[in-house]
Amino acid sequence: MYELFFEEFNKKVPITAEEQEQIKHYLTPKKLRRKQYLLQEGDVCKFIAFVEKGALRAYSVDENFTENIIQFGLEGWTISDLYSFLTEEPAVYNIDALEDSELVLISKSAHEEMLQTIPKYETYTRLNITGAYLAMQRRITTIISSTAEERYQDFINLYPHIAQRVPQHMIASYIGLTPETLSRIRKKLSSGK
Amino acid sequence: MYELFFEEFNKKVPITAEEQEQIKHYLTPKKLRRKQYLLQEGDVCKFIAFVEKGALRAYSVDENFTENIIQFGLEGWTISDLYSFLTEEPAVYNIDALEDSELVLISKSAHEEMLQTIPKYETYTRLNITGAYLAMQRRITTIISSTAEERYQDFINLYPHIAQRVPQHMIASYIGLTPETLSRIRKKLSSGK
DNA sequence: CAAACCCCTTGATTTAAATCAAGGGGTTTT
DNA sequence: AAAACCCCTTGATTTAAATCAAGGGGTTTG
Repeated sequence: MYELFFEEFNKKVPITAEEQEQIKHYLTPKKLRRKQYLLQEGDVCKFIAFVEKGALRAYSVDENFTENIIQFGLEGWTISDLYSFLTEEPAVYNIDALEDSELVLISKSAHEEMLQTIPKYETYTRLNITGAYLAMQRRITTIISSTAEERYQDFINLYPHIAQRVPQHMIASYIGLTPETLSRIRKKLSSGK
Repeated sequence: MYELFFEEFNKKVPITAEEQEQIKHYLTPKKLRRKQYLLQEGDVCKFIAFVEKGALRAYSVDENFTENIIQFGLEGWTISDLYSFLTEEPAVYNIDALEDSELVLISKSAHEEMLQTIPKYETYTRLNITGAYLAMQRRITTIISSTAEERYQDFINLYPHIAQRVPQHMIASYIGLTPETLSRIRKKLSSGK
C-alpha cells in the first residue's frame, strides 16, 4: 500500500520504523480507474499524490480545447497542482489516470502538520521539490534551444519506457509538438536518416 | 550588506536577531563588475548567490555559440547552477553580471551546515525552491502552448521592469525567440494591431 | 459482431518564426 | 574626436513545424 512511497522516502532521507509509523497516519491510499479524474481545473487542489502504481498526467486546456500536458506521473513520482495546493486558489491543471492506478495522497493539513512535527519530512519535501525543479530547468533549457527532433530524442533518452505506456499524441503534447510532426520525426529516426 | 537577504528571509520564515547573527557567519559578500563572470561552464558551482543589488544572468552556450538565457537574477532573487552545486559536477551554465552587482554567497559547506543546524534555514530553502519550481512550471506551460507574441506579453506582464534593465536580445533569448522576431512583435504591439 | 472510437500515419498546403543581410543610432573605447 | 562596438530595426527569403484532410488499423462499446 505504501511500499514504494517509503522506499523513495528512505532513498532521500533514511527514517526509523517509528518515524515511518508516525508518517503512515498522515497518508491516504486512493485508487483511480483509467480516465478517472483526480483533479479538475477550477477545483482547489487539496492533496499531493504519490504514484505507487500506474500512470497519471497533468494538463491544462486552452481556449481551443487543446490539451497541453505539463507532467506525467508514473510509479515513484509525485504529482499535484502545487500552486493551487499551496495557495488554495482554483487549479489550472487537470489530473487524470492513463491506466488503473494506486496512489498515496497527502492532504494540506497532513502536509503542514508533518512539516511542523517531522523534520525529516521537511527534508524529504525539500529534496523532492529540488529534484522536480532541476528536471524542469533541464526541460526548459531543452525546449528553448532545441529542434523538434532534438526534443523528442531528449525525451526518449530521459524516459525510455514512457513511450510504451503513454499515447504518442500525449508525448507530442508534452514536448510541445503536434502528433503529425512527432509521427514524421519518428519515421525519420527509425529509418536512420 | 545583507539587508535584502534577511528581509526576504523574514518574509518566508521570521527569525530572531540571534538566529540572524548565527546565519550571518555563513554568508559571504561579493561584488561583481559589469560583464564579470560569477561562474563559467565546466567549473563546479560552489555557491548559491543571492542578489542584493544589480542584475545577473545564467545562460548556456550551444554548439553554434548561441547563448540561451535560462534565468535572470535581479534584486531579491537567488541564482546558481543548482545541479552542479548539489552534485559537484561541472556546470553547464555560465553566470555573469549585466551591471555592477552586490551578492551574498552561500558556499556548499555553509549550506549543508545550516541545513543541519538551523531548522528555519531548511524551511527557507524549501520555500525558496518551491517558489522557483512554480515559476518554472508556469513558464513551461507558457512556452509549450503560446505564440511568440503571447510569450512576450506574458514576460512583460510578469516582469514589467526587467525590460528597462536588460537588452532586448537577452529577453528574446530567455523566451525562446530571435531578436528580429522580438523586434517585430514589439512594433506590432506598440502600434495597437 | 458491428458500430463507434481512438491512435497513428501520410500528403498537401499554410504559416509563424528563423535566417540572412543591411543599416541607423547610441555607447564605449582608444 | 574618431574608431569600434553594441543594440535594435527592417526587408527579403527560407524553413521547420502547424494545419487541414484523409485513411488504415486496432480497440472498445453496445
